[in-house]
Amino acid sequence: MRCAPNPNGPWHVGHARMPAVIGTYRERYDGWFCVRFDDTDPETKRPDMEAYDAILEDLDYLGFEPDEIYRASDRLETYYEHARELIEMGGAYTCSCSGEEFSELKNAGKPCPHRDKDVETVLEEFEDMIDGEYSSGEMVLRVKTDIEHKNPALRDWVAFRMIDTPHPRAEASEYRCWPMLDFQSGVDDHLLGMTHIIRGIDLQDSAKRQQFVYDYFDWEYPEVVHWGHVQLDDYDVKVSTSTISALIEDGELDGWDDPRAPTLKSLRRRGIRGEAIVDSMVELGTSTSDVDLAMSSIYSNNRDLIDEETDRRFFVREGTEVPLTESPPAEANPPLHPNHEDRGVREIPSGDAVLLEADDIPAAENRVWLKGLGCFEHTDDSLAYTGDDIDVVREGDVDVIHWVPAAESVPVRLRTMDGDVSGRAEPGVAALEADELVQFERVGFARIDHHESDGGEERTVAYYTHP
RNA sequence: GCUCCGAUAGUGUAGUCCGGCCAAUCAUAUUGCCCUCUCACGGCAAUGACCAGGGUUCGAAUCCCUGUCGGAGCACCA
Repeated sequence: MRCAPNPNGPWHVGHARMPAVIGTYRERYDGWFCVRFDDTDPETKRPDMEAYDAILEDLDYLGFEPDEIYRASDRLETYYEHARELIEMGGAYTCSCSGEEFSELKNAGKPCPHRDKDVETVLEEFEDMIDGEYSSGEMVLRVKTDIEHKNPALRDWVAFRMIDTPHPRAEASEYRCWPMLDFQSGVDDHLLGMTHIIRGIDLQDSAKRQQFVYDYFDWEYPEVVHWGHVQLDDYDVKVSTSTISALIEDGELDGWDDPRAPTLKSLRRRGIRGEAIVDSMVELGTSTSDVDLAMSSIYSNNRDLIDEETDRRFFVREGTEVPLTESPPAEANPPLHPNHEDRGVREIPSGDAVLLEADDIPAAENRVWLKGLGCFEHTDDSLAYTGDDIDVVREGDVDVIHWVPAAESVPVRLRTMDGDVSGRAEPGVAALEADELVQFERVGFARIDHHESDGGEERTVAYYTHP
């Protein structure tokens, strides 16, 4: 099987579907899969030189290593060879009709005057195409199919055309005569031994087009499955490389890993495992209709992977300072993980005042349990310690909330899909290493991205993963 | 205009080929309860779907027709 990306940018989430499915099938059926960059249009689908590696990185993030990597732009001579053979069999002809002219004839089911040229002339003109004797638009090589075929999409399609713009890869920059996807991909799929092809519904007619070439060569066409497009809920940004690219260009997004971008780099930075994405993609199946992938499905799969190993911490968003009175304990020691007491406890000093989230501040005279610290009653704009008897919580009339000390907490900027959130976290967070995952209790999971200096004070930047 | 394809709960999916075991599977979501010093994890329960109309048949989610809705191609893009 193959994954045949157009290297025009890093991958968005939808791109994960192909490697997820074929990578899973490879493991399940002891198969083989390659990545083949179908980079045969140096102009309108001009390859982005950085995208080749970016895509391979994304693939690695998902947890797959291709058995082989090809670039179509390295294989032009192979395509030329096959074109020559096809011409000799009378299966293709050079054509100098303009696009409009040919389109009219085609729609009327009429052949163009070039269709009956003799093989020698076609061969000569094709060599001239290869030698760059024509410029863009002057000459194409068409596959002779059935000019009266009831589906106009299949009639004498273009196999090679001239492109004046040099290919960005130095190795391919001298070529001017480029194959179209249906020819290139059709030939490669056979040559590289594909047994199964999965592709989008936009390529529904490809197999039918390529079948004509396969018939000329007497090849057997691989099994083919078409699937629809994937859209994601929870995102304002369309899942489209060009859309995302434009938003980055305009400064609407900070980059391919902006948490608001539906890209693999973004999910990775948020601390979502590639495996969770793969699991969700495989669950989507391969139906031909368009599907909506619920982000909650990815989140659920990710929680399965990270919950047990992720330590807990406190983080208070936009905290309100409340003084503590009546001598509460000086330090709280909640466990790093409730299901794994052996990992130890955190050391959180309480100090004279704590920060709480506005919604958590109890009404006057009401009690609240500061997790790890004890029970407090809201009196006179402060929280008065009333004891450490956990039974008040068990009885159900006191809520347990998270908190941080006003003095010894550390500033955190949490980057989320809905923008940045400022707050403060318990002291231990400053010592966490980049890339570590935490669960901010009652807030959600987050990935520590880096620590930065903000006017003399150290600040931690984290990316929100999911609830 | 021509040519393809599709339609099962909020989302995804099983079942459709070879009609009965489907008053429809599983996951996720939502809600409630239990567990819990988290609104995490875990356990239990509830909610919720065969696009519409005809036809064939003893019997249709499954076969046929029509319609509706949605998607795709008809590029010298991939």
